[in-house]
Amino acid sequence: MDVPETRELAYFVAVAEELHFGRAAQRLGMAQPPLSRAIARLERRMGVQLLERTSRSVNLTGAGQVFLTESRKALDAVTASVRRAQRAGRTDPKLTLAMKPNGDAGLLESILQHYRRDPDAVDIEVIVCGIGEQAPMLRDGRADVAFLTAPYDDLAGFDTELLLTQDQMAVLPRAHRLAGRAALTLADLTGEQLPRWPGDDGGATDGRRPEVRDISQVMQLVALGQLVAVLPESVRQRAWPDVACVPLLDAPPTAVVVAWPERTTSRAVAALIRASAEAAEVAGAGAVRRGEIRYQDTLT
Amino acid sequence: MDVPETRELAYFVAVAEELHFGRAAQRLGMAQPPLSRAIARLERRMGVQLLERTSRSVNLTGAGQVFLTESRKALDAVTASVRRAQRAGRTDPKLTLAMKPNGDAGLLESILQHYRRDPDAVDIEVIVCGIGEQAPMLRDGRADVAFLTAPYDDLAGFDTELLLTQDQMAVLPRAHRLAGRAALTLADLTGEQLPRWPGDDGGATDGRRPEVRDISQVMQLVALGQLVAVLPESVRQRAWPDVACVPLLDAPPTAVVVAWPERTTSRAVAALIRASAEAAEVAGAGAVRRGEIRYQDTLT
DNA sequence: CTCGAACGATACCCTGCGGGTATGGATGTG
DNA sequence: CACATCCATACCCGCAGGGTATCGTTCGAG
Repeated sequence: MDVPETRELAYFVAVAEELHFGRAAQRLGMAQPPLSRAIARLERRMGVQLLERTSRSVNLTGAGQVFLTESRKALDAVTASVRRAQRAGRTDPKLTLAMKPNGDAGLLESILQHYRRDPDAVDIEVIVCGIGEQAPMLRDGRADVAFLTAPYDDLAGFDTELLLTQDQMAVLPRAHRLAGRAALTLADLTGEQLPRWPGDDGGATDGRRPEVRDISQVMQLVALGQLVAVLPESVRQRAWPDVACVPLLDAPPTAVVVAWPERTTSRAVAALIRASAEAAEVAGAGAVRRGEIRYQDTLT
Repeated sequence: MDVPETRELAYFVAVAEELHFGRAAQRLGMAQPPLSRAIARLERRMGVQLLERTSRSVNLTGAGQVFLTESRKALDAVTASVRRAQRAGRTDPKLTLAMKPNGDAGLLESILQHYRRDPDAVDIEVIVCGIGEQAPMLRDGRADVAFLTAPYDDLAGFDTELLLTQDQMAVLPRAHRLAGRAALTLADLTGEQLPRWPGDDGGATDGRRPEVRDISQVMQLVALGQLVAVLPESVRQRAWPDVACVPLLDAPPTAVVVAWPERTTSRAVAALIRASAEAAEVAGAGAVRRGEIRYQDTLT
């Protein structure tokens, strides 16, 4: 079939997310009837039913579900194409690097020093965004490079270079029954209240875990005894007075990686990767260790 | 800016590939003036100049070059979204597997046997395509899974599972000065005429290496003394009478991997990956060895 | 059981965008 | 210098895409 226009994809995504033609139309700034028609036409041309409609409700079919995720990917790719071209067209070439607070694990300064020595280096603009925001920024072209954290961030679609790994620890209220232990395992934490990070849908079964957006929120909630958290060792320095940090023996190590869109052929990006690897090499002799890590299992 | 429509991306790709508005318009089945206008409008909305035009020639700007590769990716993503949704909408669920001739390294039979035992298994349609065609088929959704060969195929954008690795050997005319050696290194082959495979642009400097599309073409050319090739060991069984196969000591091993679009969440695909891994495990005890391999360096 | 509200689909209209033809202007070539 | 080539501009038209009005169905309140 002839490919759908991006407008049609955006329409479908809106409807699929709202599961309501009226609200979706409102969100898109248009009236409901043309939206209904557009979706119907899209389905007819694709030859697949994407939505189950009754006059009371709208639901995604199986095909609609895959088309939703695929459409999001495609729309990201389209907006990214524009952003990256715009970036490349600028007269003052600049790299945009996305990271969350402390997302560089202290390596940024050293990386930039190495970077500036490279002949391919250009100016770097560092954007400090919210936790879990880096990957989307890289996906839709708002950033050229990002520091991501495996296994929390979704690395699909990116090439990455490992910077360092850190073991994780449990962060507990000082009064917690486990706070005095010398070490814990993940099994010890079953049944405890864990936080929900942005991008984490909360799964199906768990009854509304408290949502957190940064480390200090976690510390606050832990200090109040409402939460137990699993965090990288380096957070120990920012632990609050009334919380205890206990090593976790079997938690998978966290990795900080530098990531960039795959198949990138920019010299400026390449130079930054080199600089990152060098900086990590130097730092790697110290407390943190570098090594192999399995980032994630995509399939369910 | 508002996102470009897929039609506009397709227009740009056509012009960027032809570097000629007239021919591009012809290819698109339209007249030249509306095409010119569409591109101009696209540039104006993006706020970036993509093409350098004189009244005699058209050339890509830097931004145009990145927009070309990004647009191709985006268009692939759009068509893939449709294909995958159509696939998911079929009443008889079916997996499409793309491979080149012998691209399974003899494992397919065993993989399918393992697969059929899995409760998530569905019918599998095997498409045997040309060499280098598997990755594009996976990218634009014509296939759900593929057997790819690292480091020849571009694995960017896919998740993969290693099936097996093979050492490579040199394939020479029997009369060649090196044909009698017990072993060779890559250095011994410098200056020799090597074939150009599909997808290989031929680089910049080399003077028109002969283009080949399959193994028998290579064998023919080698037998005629016009070529020297580097191929996986398993091809030895299909060597022609007048060619010699000599082990290469320092050639990187080839890997056969099973690949699928990243972030896939289909149980049917997951089952096939499991089956592949099991089949490879069983076979791995034999002649071929499994191991670590560095697939490719993306950055230049 | 009835009535009204909610919601998607249909009918109908109109504007503007995407495409067509004709032609202009610039530039390299015999 | 005339001509061919090739992209841009001018102008026109049809229809796709969007708007308003309304219908048909379904669910829930009473």
